[in-house]
Amino acid sequence: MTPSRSDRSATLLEVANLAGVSLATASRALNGSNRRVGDVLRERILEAARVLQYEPNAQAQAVARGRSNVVGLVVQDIADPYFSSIAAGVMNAAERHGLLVTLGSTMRSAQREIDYLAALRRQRGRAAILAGSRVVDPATLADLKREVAAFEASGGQVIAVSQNLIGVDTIVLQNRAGGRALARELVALGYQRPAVLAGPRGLITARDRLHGYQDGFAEAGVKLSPDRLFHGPFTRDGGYEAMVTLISQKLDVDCVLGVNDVMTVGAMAACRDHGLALPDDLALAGFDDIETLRDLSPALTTVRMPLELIGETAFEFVVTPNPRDKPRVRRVSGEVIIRESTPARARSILIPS
Amino acid sequence: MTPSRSDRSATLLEVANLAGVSLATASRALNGSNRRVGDVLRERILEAARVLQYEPNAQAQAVARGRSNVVGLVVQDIADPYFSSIAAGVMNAAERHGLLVTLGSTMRSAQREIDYLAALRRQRGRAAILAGSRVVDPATLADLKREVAAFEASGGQVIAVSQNLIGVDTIVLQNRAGGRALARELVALGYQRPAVLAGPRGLITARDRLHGYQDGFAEAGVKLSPDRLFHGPFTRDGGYEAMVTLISQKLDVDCVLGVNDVMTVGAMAACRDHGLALPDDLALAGFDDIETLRDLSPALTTVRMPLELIGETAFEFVVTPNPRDKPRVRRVSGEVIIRESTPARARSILIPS
DNA sequence: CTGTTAGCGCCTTCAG
DNA sequence: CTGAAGGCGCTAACAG
Repeated sequence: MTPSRSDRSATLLEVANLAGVSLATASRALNGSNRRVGDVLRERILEAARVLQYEPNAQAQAVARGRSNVVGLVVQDIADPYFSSIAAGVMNAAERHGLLVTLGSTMRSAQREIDYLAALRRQRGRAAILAGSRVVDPATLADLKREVAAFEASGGQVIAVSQNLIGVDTIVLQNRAGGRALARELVALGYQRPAVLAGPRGLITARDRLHGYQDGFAEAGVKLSPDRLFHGPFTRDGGYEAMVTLISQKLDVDCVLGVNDVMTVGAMAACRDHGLALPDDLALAGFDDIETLRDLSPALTTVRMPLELIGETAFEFVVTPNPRDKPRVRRVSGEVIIRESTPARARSILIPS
Repeated sequence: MTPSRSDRSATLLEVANLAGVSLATASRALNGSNRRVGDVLRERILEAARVLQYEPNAQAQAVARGRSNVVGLVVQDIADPYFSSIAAGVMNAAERHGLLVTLGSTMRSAQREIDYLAALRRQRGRAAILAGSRVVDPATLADLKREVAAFEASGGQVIAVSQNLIGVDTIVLQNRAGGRALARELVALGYQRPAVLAGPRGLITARDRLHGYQDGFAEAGVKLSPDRLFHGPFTRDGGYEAMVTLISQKLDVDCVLGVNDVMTVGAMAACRDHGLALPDDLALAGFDDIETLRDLSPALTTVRMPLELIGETAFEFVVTPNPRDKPRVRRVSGEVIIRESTPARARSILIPS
């Protein structure tokens, strides 16, 4: 290789000089504008750019143009398949539109979400996609709203995935409706004594799904008393621990619903470790339909959320101008998938006294 | 909220004016330099910045300073838990060092990897981490090398995860050694008639693991003939299909080794669909020890690769200057984990004829 | 310690 | 269709 001038790439001016044209002409030829350039010159310029391996400096372009081409995606934990699936959808759409995505993984810290949004504001990012559930704590919600406002004031767009709480374009996941549908299906299959691994108290997604379960069971006339709710982290280990607690209480339970698949998998492990045969001794259901978990045995009954599609849809908001000035809302609902983990039970006929 | 001047954020000059100081002083006070600013003025400046919700324009800083703070991470598929775990490690380290990470998901297209590297060069990214296996095709490898050279010439650093093929700092995964160790363990457990779900022919990671299996079995005196290798995509469905083919050939097989966990999970599903009882009828082993798959039943024997650590280590190369001018290499090895999917077998005593 | 003044690389009127 | 010139927001000598 020819020893190129170290540590810096060719500049537009160098290209222009090599091609024997002015800076402006080179700019027009290389980095589109609505102006045209004569064929002869353009060829010369393109050739010069090729020779010098010229790539426009996107940062400088952004400074001159006043806006950048980066979109930020903020998730809670990129290693969690829920978020990595959403991320995959976002990446697909971004690729199609030629935009760059910068990733933030907050590890479930609301403060980090805010910090990351500020970092994105420094980058003058054109949009930020906030995936992952809001937290109920009003103080942090207010902080978030403040940073969101600043980000928007700086010319950026904010898109939320989950709940419509901060007044921005939102993909609303119909968690409660999905939970309700699942509960009703389980009752239809003959289950009468449910318990729930309810996740963290402060997490709205978890709360909504729980409320959905409660709705569904109530409507079907099945009791789900508060002592049958087991709170804990929204993770595999959280599910394991919650299940251990549940088992230790020796409640009369015929099915356990996790508020997500990952927790439910932890619960399955706990059941096995305690000698419970699945699904004979106990039925289990999750929420999300995580792809990596579809080959579990017994296969998990769950509520399928179209995660990749959700990511793509969120991104579409970035590239679709909002005609009205009101935030847009798109609702996405889940679909109950009955699998082996919740076989039909002989229904105990309860005779009213 | 006060209606801020629409669509743009405060500028350093505005902060300086509000504080009644010069541009340079404001710059020094807000965006560290080695120079100091008097306490009185600094307080005034900080206050002005707070009032205006000032965030420095990182793009402009990058242009002025000549280098940016973004690091690119290129993976094959962010939805694949293998890559999302590596990404999690990268994100952790990046967070600690205050750098931004932009993500590229190539969907296993070598061309997209090159395109993404070019995009990163436009951003004047300080480094690019190329996770995921190289492909054996020499033409695309040459293209990649060319873009890597251009990226480095532009002042960026390239780090590869997997194989040391393009002459850059590399985290080398000891896939072959891991495969060899797994094969030997299986023989020690009594397995004598292996088959392999070998993944794509062109993928070096898959090939190395396969070679490791072959080494290990050969050393232990167990034959693994070519008709016992089943190629196909590196995915869950690829594993399923390969397993179906294997079953249809009615070979005499006592254990099947996938070249990664995800494929092996597909194989487990295929076994169940064909009425094979696991692990009694057949033993199965994978590679990677994907966290989300640790609760499968039967639990999968595999080679644990420390994926998050790998991501963090790759990132450490970004922030650790290289003293010598030779590319650095750090080897990471896997650890065989024996679980239920490969129980010890009564060893058939073969009497040499 | 503070202010003045060139740039950084590029875009975009404004003249020709 | 082409070129000259000013400006984007910020940093970094260079003077006081």
